[in-house]
Amino acid sequence: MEERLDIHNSNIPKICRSCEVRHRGICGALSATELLEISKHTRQIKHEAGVELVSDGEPITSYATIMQGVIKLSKILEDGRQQVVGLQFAPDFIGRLFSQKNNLCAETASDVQVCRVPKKILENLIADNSELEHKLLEQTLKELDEAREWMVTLGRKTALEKVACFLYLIATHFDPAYFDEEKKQEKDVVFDLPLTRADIADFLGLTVETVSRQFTKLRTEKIIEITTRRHILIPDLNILKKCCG
Amino acid sequence: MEERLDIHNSNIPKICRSCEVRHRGICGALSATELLEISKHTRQIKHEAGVELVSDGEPITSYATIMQGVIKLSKILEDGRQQVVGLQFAPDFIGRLFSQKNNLCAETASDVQVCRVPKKILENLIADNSELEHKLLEQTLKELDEAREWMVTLGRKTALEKVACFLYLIATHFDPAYFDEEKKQEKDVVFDLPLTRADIADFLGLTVETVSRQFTKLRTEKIIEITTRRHILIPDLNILKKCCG
DNA sequence: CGCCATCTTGACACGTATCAACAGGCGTGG
DNA sequence: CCACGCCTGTTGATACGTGTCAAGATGGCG
Repeated sequence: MEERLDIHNSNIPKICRSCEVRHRGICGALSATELLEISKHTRQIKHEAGVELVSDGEPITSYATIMQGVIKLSKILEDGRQQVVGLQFAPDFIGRLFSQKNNLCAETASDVQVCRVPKKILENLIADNSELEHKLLEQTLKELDEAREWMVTLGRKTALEKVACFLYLIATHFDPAYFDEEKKQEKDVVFDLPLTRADIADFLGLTVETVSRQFTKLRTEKIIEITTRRHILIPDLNILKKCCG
Repeated sequence: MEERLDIHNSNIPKICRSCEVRHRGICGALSATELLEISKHTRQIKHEAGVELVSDGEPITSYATIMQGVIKLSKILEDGRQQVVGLQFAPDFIGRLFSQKNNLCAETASDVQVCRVPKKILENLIADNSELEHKLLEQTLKELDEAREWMVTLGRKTALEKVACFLYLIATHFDPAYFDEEKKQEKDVVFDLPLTRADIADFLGLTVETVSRQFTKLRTEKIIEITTRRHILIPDLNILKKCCG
């Protein structure tokens, strides 16, 4: 693989230069030339919370990278029961590769900014660039790990443990500070929940009422503080972690 | 990609010629030359049911392809709660790619035959052969789809629906006849369960007692017949499917 | 034949779902 | 500016499904 040429910023397309996740997402596998080529076809789009980006069963026309925000992936049974099967954060890749149609539904959970690329364009690029395919394999493996980890939570944990797991998940994924340094100690963790209670319930395989009760229980036990409904403060992440079972 | 040369069987390593899953598994991406090279390092091994092939937390030294049988992937919490997070059939690939250690436990559910290859050997081959990496990406995507499908079952289905889903899964994966033709009609489906009731319970996030009760319920409703404990007959797969929720 | 693991069945307990009422926040419109 | 309705979230009473504990039944195997 040749030199990435990132030092010469002039070689990087203007639209990509302002992208904060360019190196961490799949575009990190692209050379300046490839970036230039692909950037002719990409569109950066902002969506507000609650927008359905892809629908279950619909044909796939494009893929995307999350630049900012949280996207929830869910499946719905005919009778209306819903299960959230994944949460994706920047700089995750969105879309079922190499498939004609979606087998799940993707909805913005918060305000979101994505960078869309047409299906064929990306697939052609993958065929030519094995580093890109490798990066996509790595992300897919990571998602599989996460899905299996969550299966344990869904199948074997109590309602309280599920809610604690969820808060722990959000706390460690949402605050950028907790990515780099493993020293996630000392100071309070504060964040806004990107999901409604209903979404959380669908993620945990519970009802809203049960989720609400577990929030209350965690609050009365001083493990979390709830300022407004969505705003959460966690005094000690390790104590919360112990609740995860 | 050059001609595969499969017509000249003499070019295929002896050990691979008798392998029934060679074309369907990852080896289908290998040329005769590559097969010859890799076959110097592979070992075909038979294991009986109940053997732990890889342990959670242990270093990975090799990958494998399932030639025959069923392998269950599971995770265990400190307090002993267990969740089966996947079932793998021939010709699935076994092992967490590109990771130093396992994050789950793999155990033979039935008698199993696998073809092992040292970690480094396969990883070098992947680096040189993008078709191989593509095939592994496809399998990983398939596993991710299955994991997410199962999350719906774990999170949102009743005990009866879970057991019906499980039986449907086994029925459609175990009988080779139901792979090729989508016309899975007319005749009875018969098979031996590759898992104990305890394994099934761990797969479904239930207890053995509940699993047993749902089996009884399905039997009294004539949806399944249980000859011996493990031997199952399904008169009409579509009726069973309707029980899956 | 008898032991042992596996599976089934029953009685009861407990956790979560369900149904219902209510509180708080927020935008709309008078 | 306040009244109103709506949406989200909380809390309570009760119902129901699944877990737990215990006892038996079944089948494999020495």
